[in-house]
Amino acid sequence: MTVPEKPTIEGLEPIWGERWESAGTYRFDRSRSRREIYAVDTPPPTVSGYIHVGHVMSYTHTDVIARFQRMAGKMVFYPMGWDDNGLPTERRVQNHFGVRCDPSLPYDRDLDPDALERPNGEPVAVSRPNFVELCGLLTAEDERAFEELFRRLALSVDWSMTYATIDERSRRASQRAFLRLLTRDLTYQADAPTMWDVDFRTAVAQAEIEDREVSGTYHRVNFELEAGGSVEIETSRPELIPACVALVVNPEDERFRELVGKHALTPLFGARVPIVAHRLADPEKGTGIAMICTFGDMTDVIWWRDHSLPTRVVVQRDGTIAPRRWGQPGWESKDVVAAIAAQSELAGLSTTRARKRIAELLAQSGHLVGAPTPVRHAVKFYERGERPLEIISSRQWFVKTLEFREELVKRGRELHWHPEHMRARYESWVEGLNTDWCVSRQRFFGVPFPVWYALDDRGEPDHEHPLLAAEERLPVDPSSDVPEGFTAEQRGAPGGFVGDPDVMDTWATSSLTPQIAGRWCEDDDLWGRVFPMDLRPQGHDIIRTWLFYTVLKSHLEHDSLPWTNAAISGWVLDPERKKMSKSKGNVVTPMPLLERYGADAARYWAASARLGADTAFDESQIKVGRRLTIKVLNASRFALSIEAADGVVTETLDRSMLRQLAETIGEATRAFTAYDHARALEVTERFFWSFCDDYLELVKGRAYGGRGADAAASAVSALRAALSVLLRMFGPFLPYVTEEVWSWWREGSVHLAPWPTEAELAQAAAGADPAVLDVTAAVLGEVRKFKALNKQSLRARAERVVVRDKPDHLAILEAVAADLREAGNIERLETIEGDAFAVETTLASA
RNA sequence: GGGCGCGUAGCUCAGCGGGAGAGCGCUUGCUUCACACGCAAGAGGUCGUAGGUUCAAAUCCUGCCGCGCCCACCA
Repeated sequence: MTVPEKPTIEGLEPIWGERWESAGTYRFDRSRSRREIYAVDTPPPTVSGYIHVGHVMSYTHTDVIARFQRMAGKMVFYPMGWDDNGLPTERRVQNHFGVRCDPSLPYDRDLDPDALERPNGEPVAVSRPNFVELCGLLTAEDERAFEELFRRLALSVDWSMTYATIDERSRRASQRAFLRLLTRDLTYQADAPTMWDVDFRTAVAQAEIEDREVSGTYHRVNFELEAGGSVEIETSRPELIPACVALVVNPEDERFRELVGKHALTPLFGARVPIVAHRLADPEKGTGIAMICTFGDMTDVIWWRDHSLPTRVVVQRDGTIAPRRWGQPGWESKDVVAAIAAQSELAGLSTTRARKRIAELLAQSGHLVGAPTPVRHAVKFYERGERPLEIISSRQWFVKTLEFREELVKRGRELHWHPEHMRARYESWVEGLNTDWCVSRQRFFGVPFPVWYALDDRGEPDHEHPLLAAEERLPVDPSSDVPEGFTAEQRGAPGGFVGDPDVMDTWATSSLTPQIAGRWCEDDDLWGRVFPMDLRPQGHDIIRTWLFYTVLKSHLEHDSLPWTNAAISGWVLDPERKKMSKSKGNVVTPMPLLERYGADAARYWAASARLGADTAFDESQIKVGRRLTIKVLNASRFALSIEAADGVVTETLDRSMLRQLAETIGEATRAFTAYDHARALEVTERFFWSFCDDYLELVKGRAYGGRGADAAASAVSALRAALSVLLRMFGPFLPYVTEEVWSWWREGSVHLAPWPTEAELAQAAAGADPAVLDVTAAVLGEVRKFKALNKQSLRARAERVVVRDKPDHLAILEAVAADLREAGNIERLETIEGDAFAVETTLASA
């Protein structure tokens, strides 16, 4: 045993970080059976995003659970992944290298990003595979920053199993999953109205949409009826009047009943539109009669579909108003000249500018009723977008989702949620789904669809019969690879082929993290041992995306849940309880905190937060963690530095302490088993402080030999038994300091030691009374209080202490009198029977 | 509009049917031989609010107020 003179927590982290790595402490041993394995579906962090304290919290939660399971006897499968897909990376690469992606270009094997010619500073067009390579260069740096943090935090992951969502295996898994869904008709292609971001110029899915409150303007507009007379509608989007294809009223609405089936004329454009009835029309809103445009919102799409209305699109993919097409088929007007004139006024304008312009035109023509009124209303945005979403018809890939809603709700009920109430979010999301999952994106950095389309004689693609890549060829990039039976020269030529230009939604890949990490279809042996996994840890903000899509994919592909437990961490809010965000400038970065207080201290703070609970960031809690860490070090030094032979635990006080400890083990184990790590920490910590403040003080003198060798041996044995247990109980929370202390006197890693059980203390603690320690500590406390109130040192000698208490308590004091007198420096200890507990202390005169 | 969660000491949070708690902060002491990155003591709360159930309610039920979030609507 080698116990340092002045133990310190400084410098422990690099030492143990390296030893764990070289010893393979957290290596996954795949020879273990499924029942012995605990598999974690680790969240791959978005590496191009910023690192904040929230990462420390949620990843610590996962690690604490993993470490408990490992000590409890499970072989933990705990890989790390990096999510490098997505728009943020794409944007950074464009700016950093001065390039733009052109999927029609062939791959350039010799592209040197540093030697690109950029005449006039224009971005250089590169092929998709080249663009993806450049993304890889940048994300590699980001990954290093995260890995540095996670290693410092002592996440007990097996770093040899790390994956990235853009790496070859992930692309292969994504494409394989897609092809398998396609052959089972669970994914399909459709030319349909979809939510569309006009800045990113891509379709987006329902899950990526958020509402934002913005300013708008209501315009009351007059529509002339074909049969004479007119009706008024109210709209916040008058620029869509040229896209109006019908008016709609509620079938129950008496006011408009006789209008149904008649026709109206759109103002300025003179298009003849029917008045239809639909239950979704709300008599309470606006004037009770609304215009149906192609397309203003998702309700328009429903009306349009249910009434088989024509399509008249005026908003283009870049968000501007389309040029005039009046007079052409589908664009009939009572007054084509006027319609063309009006359209010319709007063509090319953004929707916001077109809105202002058409309001002027409506006012001039007398169709605007009253003045436009400003309102605040919620509008749908792409979560990363800056302008409201439009609904645009385009060809997209969809995964069937709507028809599985009930089954997916059932899956959600099979899953063990921690905390339980997070299931409600999942259910309300699933029940509110209104479209299938749009998985195609008109972007570049991502996993391409492994399909091509044959071109007919006129060079038109045949979307009905895509040419699929064979699974053995995956991953493929259809912009560079050639479908079977064709040659590279036939790309784009009539009778030849084209590749699908789109990439998949990043969630299409992320939803396969169990399959990627478990090497689905690539390593059947591993897959059989880890799937379905045991744990999905994640934040509540991505229940509707990551969690939902993973459940969906697993349900469709494997007819099972992907995991049995979901542990949902809360958010770390700023001290004002606001969400941390880069734009608010209130983001707390974790590395400086780790450097100041140590990783164990930061982990202590993180683990103190319960699952699902949002926590306001409070640096003082990390300081508490640092105190605890140092305390563990010093208390351990004390327990181990006493030169006394081990012996048998015989003393009442020692046995009482061990009995309390045994109960603490039970509580902590139950808490951990119920995924309540915060409680496990709390009970362990509570015991530990009382162990230090009361028990250590009480046995100090005896341990030093004040009452002979046997009494000392009892104390020393009890101290060491308790220390062994406490180090293991703190192990999941404070991996560095516990490992350090463990190394002073034990072989191997504390993190591979068995989780303590009540049974291992059974012999020493059998029949012991847990109350002994409390009764004794209460008396000691009273004596200390008396000294403190008299401004004396706690070591000050007490001439006489009289305890009044119930007979059973006095019997306890009798048994521990020697320890108590030593700890309190008490000359004479006397007892009197009485109902009310009281202690009378007489100090020695100075 | 529907749903979920939360409102307990100045702060961060436990407790969830029978004593109102912890840590931080504050005040006052103590150089005690593991630790001054320490130890001890003290002050501090009508447990959001109004009812109800109960012998007993911070804890269960109902209404209301406030905060946060999720979903839906958004003419």
